[in-house]
Amino acid sequence: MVTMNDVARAAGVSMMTVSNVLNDRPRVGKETRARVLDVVAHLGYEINLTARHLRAGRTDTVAFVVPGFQTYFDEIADRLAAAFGAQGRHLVVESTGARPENELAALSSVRLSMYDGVILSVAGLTLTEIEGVRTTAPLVLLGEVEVPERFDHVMLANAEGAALATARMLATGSRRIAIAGGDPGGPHDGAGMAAIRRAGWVRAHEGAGLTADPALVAPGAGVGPEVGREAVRHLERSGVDYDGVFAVTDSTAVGVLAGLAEAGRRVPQDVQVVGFDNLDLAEFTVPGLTSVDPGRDAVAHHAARLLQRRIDGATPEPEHVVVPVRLVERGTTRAS
Amino acid sequence: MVTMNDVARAAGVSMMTVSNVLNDRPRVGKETRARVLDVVAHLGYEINLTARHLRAGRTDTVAFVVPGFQTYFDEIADRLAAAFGAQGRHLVVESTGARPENELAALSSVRLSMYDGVILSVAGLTLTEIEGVRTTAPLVLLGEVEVPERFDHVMLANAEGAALATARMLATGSRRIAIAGGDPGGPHDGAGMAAIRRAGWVRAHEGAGLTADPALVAPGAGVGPEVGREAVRHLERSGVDYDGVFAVTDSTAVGVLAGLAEAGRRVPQDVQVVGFDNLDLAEFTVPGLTSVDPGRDAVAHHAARLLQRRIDGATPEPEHVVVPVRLVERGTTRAS
DNA sequence: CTGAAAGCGCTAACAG
DNA sequence: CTGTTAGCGCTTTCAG
Repeated sequence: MVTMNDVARAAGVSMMTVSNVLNDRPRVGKETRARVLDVVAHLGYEINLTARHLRAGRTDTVAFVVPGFQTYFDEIADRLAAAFGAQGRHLVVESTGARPENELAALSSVRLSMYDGVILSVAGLTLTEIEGVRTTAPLVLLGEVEVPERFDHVMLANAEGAALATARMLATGSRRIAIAGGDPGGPHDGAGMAAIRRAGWVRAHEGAGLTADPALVAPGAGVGPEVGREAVRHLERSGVDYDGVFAVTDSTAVGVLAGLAEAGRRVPQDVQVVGFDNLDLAEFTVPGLTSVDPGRDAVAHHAARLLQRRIDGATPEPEHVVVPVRLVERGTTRAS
Repeated sequence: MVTMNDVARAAGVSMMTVSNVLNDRPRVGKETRARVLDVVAHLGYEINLTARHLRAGRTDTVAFVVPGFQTYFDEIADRLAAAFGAQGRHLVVESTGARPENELAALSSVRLSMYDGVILSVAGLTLTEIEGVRTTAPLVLLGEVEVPERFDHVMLANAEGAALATARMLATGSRRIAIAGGDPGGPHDGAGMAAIRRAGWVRAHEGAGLTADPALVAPGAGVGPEVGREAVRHLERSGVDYDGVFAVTDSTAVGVLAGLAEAGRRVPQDVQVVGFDNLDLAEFTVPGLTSVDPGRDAVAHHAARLLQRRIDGATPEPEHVVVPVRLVERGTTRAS
């Protein structure tokens, strides 16, 4: 490995001069600079970032830790990358594989010191587990679960969104609205998030003077398409009457649509469907998926802003941002 | 910030002992160990990875650099994370935003020194641009473009897959098979990959004694769903006759299905459709998407293996792996 | 079983 | 405009 020292020696200058050249600092003579660059190219020198990081005390890199690399997070990640890129910082994405122990590891430990800051998307941790975390590193939590007061936190208006979705279907004639995805079968399969969204589903019924029927909560842990399809299959098998489905995520909704097609139910004539996330994909399902838009731009914006102020060294009051949602209407709901 | 020195002082031992305790090295007394751990907990000490990295000369972290965080790459990333995790290494994912200059930056420069190795998914770079790269860091290239001999490279059997897809539709009666996605309108929008797949489309026609009609190459750069939908809209507007569509990626295919629904074409009765990638999503479109499966497990396996041997310090002959593909038949093609 | 010294590669601060 | 000094926080020698 060729070091800065090697370059300095070969160019007949001091290391400092090499450093100054490489960092585009002004006070270096033209010829010296040229000679140094020449030697750099010749020797194939590449700066050792690790050393620079140690010296500088920062890495100019922030991490976005997600439960998995799948959809929804990718659309947040792109926005975060843009936000941090604009500040001259790099974004890296790490996955916990949805394993709570990895989420904890991302929090409590060591790896924080590799980054100037971390945005952790909490999926599997409980409040108590997070309580135990003692870290002073810049950290912002993302996600639809309760977190301790002392952390910065960005979450969605989950219950409101779910209520919005449900109310929309009630308004256009559905009376038996099932809910698919995130059943608390497994502890870390979006169960926390789904519970809040289920509360919104209940609330919307109440708001309309109706009662949500527990028989319409389809079983199945997780929030992927397979859960949505299984939910519909379950409804069909059980013979229960239903004329609407609220899917706790768009990903689930895609499976719901597949299941309904399989069962020969027409959407939206026989069954209306609403998802949550408004993924790019929602525009391309057949029919287009009506979905709750979580304001990803706002989520990314707030996460980046909150992390930034911690990195800047401030120790402000923790902020808990709830990003408002809105309903985007497409073809899986009937005209109102 | 509390350092190892602080811990040592507070525990009345040397730094070395603290280090030994923290690294679970054997030759430390039971009581000493307990005392040290106690102080560590008390002071909230966390090891500084940057310093360890500098000292150790490695970071136990590898990077997967992708054009964007979207689908397909996420499904590779999950597999890579598993493969490297099993070796006690971390995987981080970085996005270039599909900008060639960022791909180059990922290659040539600095950032390589942050990682023990890099897997770069090449999307926008030309052969000449890659030729210019001089790096000795462990590096594996992924992607459907030509790369210099001297790099390890994993790619798919693109032309074969495209031919397979096309031949399948020809075998079940399609005679006018359009191709959607990756038109060389923009230089860095999957154009290289699409060109190879288009060659497979041509070859399949020849194999059947037919000629691919250039009028059936739908315009539109990129490989996302919007391109697929626009492709169908273009075909419809142009009034050209078609009874099959090969979409260069599944993502494109999703848009094609949306476009066909919009145009009132029945799939697969009026128009057959085949995609490429066999995304998890392919099972959940309506109807289910017939798709070329690129053997993602194999891709991830080879990429990890090739990188591993470079990290291990070997300088073996560069390997160029072509991963075989197979066709997964679902509802967008007719029974054969 | 524990400690002291040396240095990984770089840069901030200060001289010259 | 260029060089010297010192040290970021840790771990690998090698002594005790």
